[in-house]
Amino acid sequence: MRPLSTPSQVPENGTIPPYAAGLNAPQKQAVLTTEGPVLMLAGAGTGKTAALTARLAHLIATRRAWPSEILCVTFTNKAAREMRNRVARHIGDAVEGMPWLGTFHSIGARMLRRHAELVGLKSNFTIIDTDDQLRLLKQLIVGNDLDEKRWPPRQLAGLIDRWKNRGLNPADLDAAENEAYANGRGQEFYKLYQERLKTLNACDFGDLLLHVLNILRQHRDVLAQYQQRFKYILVDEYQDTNQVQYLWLRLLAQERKNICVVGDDDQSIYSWRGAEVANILKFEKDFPGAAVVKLEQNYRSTPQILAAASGLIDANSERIGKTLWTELPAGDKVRVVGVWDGPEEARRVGEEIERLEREGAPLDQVAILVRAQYQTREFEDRFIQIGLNYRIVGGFRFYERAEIRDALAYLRVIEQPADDLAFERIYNQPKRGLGAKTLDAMSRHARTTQLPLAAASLDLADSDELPARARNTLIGLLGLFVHWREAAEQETPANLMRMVLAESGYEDMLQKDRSPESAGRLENLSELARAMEEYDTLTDFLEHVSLVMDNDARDDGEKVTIMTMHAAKGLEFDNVFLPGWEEGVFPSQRSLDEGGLASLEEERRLAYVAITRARRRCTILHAANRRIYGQWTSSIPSRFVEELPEDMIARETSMTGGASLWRANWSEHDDPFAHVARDAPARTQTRGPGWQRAVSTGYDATPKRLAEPGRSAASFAAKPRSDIALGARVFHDKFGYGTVTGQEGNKLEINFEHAGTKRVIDSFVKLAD
DNA sequence: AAGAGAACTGCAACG
DNA sequence: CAGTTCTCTT
Repeated sequence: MRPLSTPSQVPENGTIPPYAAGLNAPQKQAVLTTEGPVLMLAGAGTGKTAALTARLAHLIATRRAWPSEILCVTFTNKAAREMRNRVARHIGDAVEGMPWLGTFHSIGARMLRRHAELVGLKSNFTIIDTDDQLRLLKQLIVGNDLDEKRWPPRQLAGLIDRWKNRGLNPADLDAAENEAYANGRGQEFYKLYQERLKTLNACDFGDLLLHVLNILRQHRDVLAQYQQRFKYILVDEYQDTNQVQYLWLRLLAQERKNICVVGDDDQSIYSWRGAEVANILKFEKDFPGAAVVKLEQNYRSTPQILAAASGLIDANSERIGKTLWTELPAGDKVRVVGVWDGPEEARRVGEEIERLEREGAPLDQVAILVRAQYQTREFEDRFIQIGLNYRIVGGFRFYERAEIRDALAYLRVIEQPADDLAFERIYNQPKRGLGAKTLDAMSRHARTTQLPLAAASLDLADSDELPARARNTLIGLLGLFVHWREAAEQETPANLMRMVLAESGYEDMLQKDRSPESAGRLENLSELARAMEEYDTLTDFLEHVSLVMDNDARDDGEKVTIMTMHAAKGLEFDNVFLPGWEEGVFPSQRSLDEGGLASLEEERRLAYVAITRARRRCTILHAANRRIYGQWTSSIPSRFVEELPEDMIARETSMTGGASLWRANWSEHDDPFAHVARDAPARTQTRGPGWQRAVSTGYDATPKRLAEPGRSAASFAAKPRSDIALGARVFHDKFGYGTVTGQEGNKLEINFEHAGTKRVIDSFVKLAD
């Protein structure tokens, strides 16, 4: 590891450019070492964003590169947004010219739109989300006679995700990978999925990176073009990069080697998402001669908080090793509070927050960071009771709400009639009386004609194959789409959206719905329309929504923040509460059961991240009893509590707090042990996922599908339709025997013996002889 | 086709 | 416990 600088790179004269003012020595180093690879190890709260943005400003201000010649990647939109704002503060509007500052995915999408045809897509491809992905996989699984119980779509989605994260295409899978799904059909299904996406002119999030990697690998000219363009590359949170991102960056940086990565191995908490700490650990091998800058001065937390966090992370073995220090004055010790049970924990935190409030602490400087989403519940209940303003971050993102996704599906179909997934989502939403049967007929016809679902439906509705009611409904719906598509030419996207919501009956449906959520849904939809005002074209908006739109906007007043530790990374608060530090909760049971030391160490890094969010005060809590998934469990304090340096913490417990506490418990809640006694025996008998799964797969082995009467339309389609001429006698499954009296494209007019004259689709009949 | 009740199943979450 | 999916019914 080459320590720091070559002297020539430090400014010779005394003039300090404004963007470098206030930076410490290592930060300046990170800013001024522009040429060659740079590894910036930035501990929590050490001002890495300041250094990064100053570096960007420096590159631009000194004319080393135009804004458009710098590639700057982050993981989240939030980080990208912040970076953009802060660079703008340094260099003003020039930042507008930074098209390549963004998340891995948005930059991937940008590149892919330019070169889509190289991977068999059109540049207006759709980006599907997890929901669509699962539905698509389910179709493939069911359509290929696999039991979706035994081989859940989720599992396949997980595998495909992991493969893509590792840069593996279907052809790259080895036997073991292939074996991982449906007894050696992993590769087959991965391939089917990719083919299906291609015909839908769509890709998933993983493809945004994998496709681009494939393009860079296979087309030297394209690679060269980007290597040429990107004079400097900056990567934030490098410890979170996965294999694809790593390979992608390595290719792009190969030529000029002006790559600066920033990260902290101690804050690597996303290995389950495919992130590889190894990437940051091996940076110096990948880029020999890399300058290594360590940012170790912390500007955020008190010495006590810092020491507690450092002491804890010391227990980890695989570290590069940094020693954080601070010049901030001493503060309170980290408090560790033991309580009786979950409700008391929430009560305790609530009281503490009310006290802070009385002392004048702003509520938006208070956060409760939990290990898992389910823990938020207890606090929510309590805070509602005592009337404390709170907000829960995470969980559902705005565009993941059903009503938003429905609305977007309408727009997607308008924008791209071939978007089958979108059409399938809304053809009967609001309820129009089109059900599984109609869908079945539509998709069969789509398959035989190779048409998109919506087009096939139109074709189908032009015949008598469907019952009159379904047929008319379908014609009406498709007519609406034609009308909207015309309207889209003139109307703004926002107006179009309002039009669609009104005319589709979607709004009516919600207005008639008397359930408590429906008002909120309508609210969300008008919010959506409002958000669309900023966009000139539907295309722009849809891209934005799938890649950029996130939740964390709304700053409506002072509120306590409740969120997961993962979501808190990169944030800071004066007062932080960390509840649930018990074995099995944190570290989580799963990390203890599987994953061994590596996953325990990741939990410890998470603890480190959590503690270092606190600026002034940090309170850790653990309860002796907790209800998890409706079951009371007694628990022991987390091992992480024991690992905190004793002289940095102050312990409190309410457990021996005398009769008053017990009374409080009894008066407000049932005896927790009563549940244990009541629940335990029943559970041990009924529960047993493994056993149940074994049973269910046992008798499901005989597929019901084979017994189904109707043969698939595909078997008819194989026959050439040139065999049918006027006067031919044919048989139709529904209408029986008849004589062909007219032919127009794939439609036949047939005079049936019992059903009269009907228009039917030729693939639905066979010749009678 | 749609609504009601039964059965199942849970980590974290970026885009 | 709770949210979701599945199955059964009308």
